[in-house]
Amino acid sequence: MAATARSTGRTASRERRRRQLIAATMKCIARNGMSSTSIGDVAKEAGLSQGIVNLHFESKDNLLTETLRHLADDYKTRFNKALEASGPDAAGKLLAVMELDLRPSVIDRQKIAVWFAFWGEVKSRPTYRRICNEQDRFYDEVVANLCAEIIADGNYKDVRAASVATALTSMTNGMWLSYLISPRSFDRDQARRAITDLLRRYFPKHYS
Amino acid sequence: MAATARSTGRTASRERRRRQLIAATMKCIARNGMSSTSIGDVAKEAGLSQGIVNLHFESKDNLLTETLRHLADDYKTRFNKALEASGPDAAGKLLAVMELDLRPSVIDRQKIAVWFAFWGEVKSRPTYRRICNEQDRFYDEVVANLCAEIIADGNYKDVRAASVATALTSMTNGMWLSYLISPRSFDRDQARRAITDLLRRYFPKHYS
Amino acid sequence: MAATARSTGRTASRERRRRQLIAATMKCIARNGMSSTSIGDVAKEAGLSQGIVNLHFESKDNLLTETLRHLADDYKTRFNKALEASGPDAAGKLLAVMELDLRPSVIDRQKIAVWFAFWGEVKSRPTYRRICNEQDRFYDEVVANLCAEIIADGNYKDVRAASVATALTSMTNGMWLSYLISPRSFDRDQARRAITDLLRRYFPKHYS
Amino acid sequence: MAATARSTGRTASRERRRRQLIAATMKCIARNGMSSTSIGDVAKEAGLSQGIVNLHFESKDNLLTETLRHLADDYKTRFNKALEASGPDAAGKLLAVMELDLRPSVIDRQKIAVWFAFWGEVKSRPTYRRICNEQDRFYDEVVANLCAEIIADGNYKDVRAASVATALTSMTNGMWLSYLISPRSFDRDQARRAITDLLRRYFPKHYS
DNA sequence: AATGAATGAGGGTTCATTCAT
DNA sequence: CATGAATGAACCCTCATTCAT
Repeated sequence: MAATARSTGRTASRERRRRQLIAATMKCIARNGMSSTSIGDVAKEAGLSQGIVNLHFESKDNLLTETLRHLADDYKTRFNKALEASGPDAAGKLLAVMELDLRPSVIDRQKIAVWFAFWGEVKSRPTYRRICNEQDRFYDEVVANLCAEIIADGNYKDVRAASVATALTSMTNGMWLSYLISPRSFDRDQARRAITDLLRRYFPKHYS
Repeated sequence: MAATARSTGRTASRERRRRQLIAATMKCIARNGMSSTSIGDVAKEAGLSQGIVNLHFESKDNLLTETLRHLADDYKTRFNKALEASGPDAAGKLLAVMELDLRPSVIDRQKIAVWFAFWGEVKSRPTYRRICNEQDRFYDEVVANLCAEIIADGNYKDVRAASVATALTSMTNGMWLSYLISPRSFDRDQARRAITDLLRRYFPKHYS
Repeated sequence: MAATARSTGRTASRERRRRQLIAATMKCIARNGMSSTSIGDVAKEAGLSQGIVNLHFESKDNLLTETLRHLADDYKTRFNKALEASGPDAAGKLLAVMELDLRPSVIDRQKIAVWFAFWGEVKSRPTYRRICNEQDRFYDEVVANLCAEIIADGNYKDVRAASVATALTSMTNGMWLSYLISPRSFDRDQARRAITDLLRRYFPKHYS
Repeated sequence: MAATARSTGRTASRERRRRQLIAATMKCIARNGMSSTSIGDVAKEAGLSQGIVNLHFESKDNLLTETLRHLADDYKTRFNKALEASGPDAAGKLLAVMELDLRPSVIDRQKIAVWFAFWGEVKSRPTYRRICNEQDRFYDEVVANLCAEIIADGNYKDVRAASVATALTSMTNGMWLSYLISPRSFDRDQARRAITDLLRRYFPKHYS
């Protein structure tokens, strides 16, 4: 049994530890906030010893950066999966992408808190900004392209792709903030309706 | 007059120092991030001595809370002014309110950074959450009421007030994030167009 | 009225303030302990402003030294009064002196606490030591002389004056400690009996 | 042997460090007084770094409490040893116990200073009071019981156990104060004589 | 790979002292 | 004489990092 657990060898073990520590980091940030999260807390949360973080990440800075990267990668993975899972038509894809941001696995109290914790430091941390930027650009581009495609397909002459795309991409982030600030009164269904209503209004032929 | 303005009268002086320290706090948070902002930095930024913050705010916690409150009050003041300045009709008011969030004095790099810095701690700080919550509720309600009024006035039978309001209030926060993450590529005009396009689409009779 | 209050003029006023501050100091030390007594506390206790102590005593050190001196003077005054009030015979004087240390005005919770607070610093503060020393010497000498006188008077051949005097002077300080540590269970009558029993045993002819 | 003594075994090491720090604390308190003893001083005295105290005691308060407890335990240990080492008869035991308080290892300049330093804070620190109280109660009870036993054994009809016990227990503390205040002029032999004279006077059959 | 004792810099806070009013 | 805002050193404590085991 022990042999099986370890069978993946050194490298895998290392990677597993890193993931474990990143998970602990997210828990701590969500629970105590970024400025109250110490390396010691993270280690305790992971059930390991003081020195472990520096052993695996060399520095706290590094751990945080890797945590953000993990968060972004995780999102991107789900994003691509949602795209693939939704058939070939642009309208379906766009809806899938928008709904992703309201899925419980994404608009999860802990994850949202961590996102905002990092955004809170973006201005003073170029590294964080770069990571966030990259993700945003990708996200915006996909949405803008899908909108353009739908417009072309539906021949919506009076719809500006940029406007719809901006509205859509902005909205979900704003919804995350609502959820962060008042999780009780946040209404996921109304949020979904706001999105679909908007899509219907701009692209009536595609979203009956 | 000048004498009055400069008057070092006891109470006036106190309030002025507090404001001065809050301004310094915002600068520091915007420049270095919340978790790297020390009381010493704030004092230095204000050109005063170490002990000054505890003298006027009793604790760092207090200073931060007051800073957030100041930020919220400042916003609310501008908000009310925008409402008053925009004539009696709901359509004009709604537009004014939406455009407020894109005015340079509001979507200012420093202020936005500070907003996000506080939002980053909202999950773990009930006091912050309460302040943000209060402001959000007020904002949402005003927008929702204006939408309802416009709908009634224009007899827009197929428009759900809640959906438009949600879309509008969410959008601006999302735009702030875009601006925070990539201030260079943020396009204020496009943002404004996204908003007006949306208003036009939902309420064509009111926004020609 | 105000004129009357001030009628004693500058010097008297100054002395009154000093006494007021010393009284406040004793209260603070008794309540919070020497190491938690700040100049600010003292000023607040006296209902005056921050700077007042340095104005009247120049430094905290000075205030404390003066407080100790006041305590010692106060004791010495009572001591001399007790001596004078008790008739001409040595036996009466000795009893009076011993009973003084158990009088409520002397073995008072606050005063005792302050005595011990200063004794706690005696080792590291030569000034305090000198003041305490002086008082002790005086006290010991008077008691020793009275004992010698009684011995001569009663022709107690087998009583060493030094031994009785040492026993007597040591006892009362020890009793103060008992009182300090467990004021509830301290029994003033038993303490008095211990003293009178001892006097009777050494000097049976004088203390029937 | 040497290896065992030096053994850096985890748990042993921890206890040793604590003892080392407590010893340093006593030195500092004796040298500089309680109110001038900082955590930094203690660490320096121990030849270790700033953070060491909080690492091993969590807080300064804790360190001080543990120091007092150590002092009390140390005394109690010597007390019990003195009792055991002095044969079965009450008279011998009582003498042993009284003389303990004058032994150089007990009436040591440093220890006495530390005792008084803590007594100086007793009024404002319930925890200190409890520890001192406990020790005092134990001490008083033992002395009172021994006196009662001797009285019964010697049939001393006119001796009140409570009076002798009170006199004896009070005396030694008062002697400690004399020693603290004027170590030069303190005469250990005279102190011993005062005690034995008193014992002889009350219990002539037992202390020839 | 993992531990946890130890370090020492830096944090928030307290406070004796100064000084303009 | 009296105030109280302001200072800045020193305090206790936290924590990222190092390192012997």
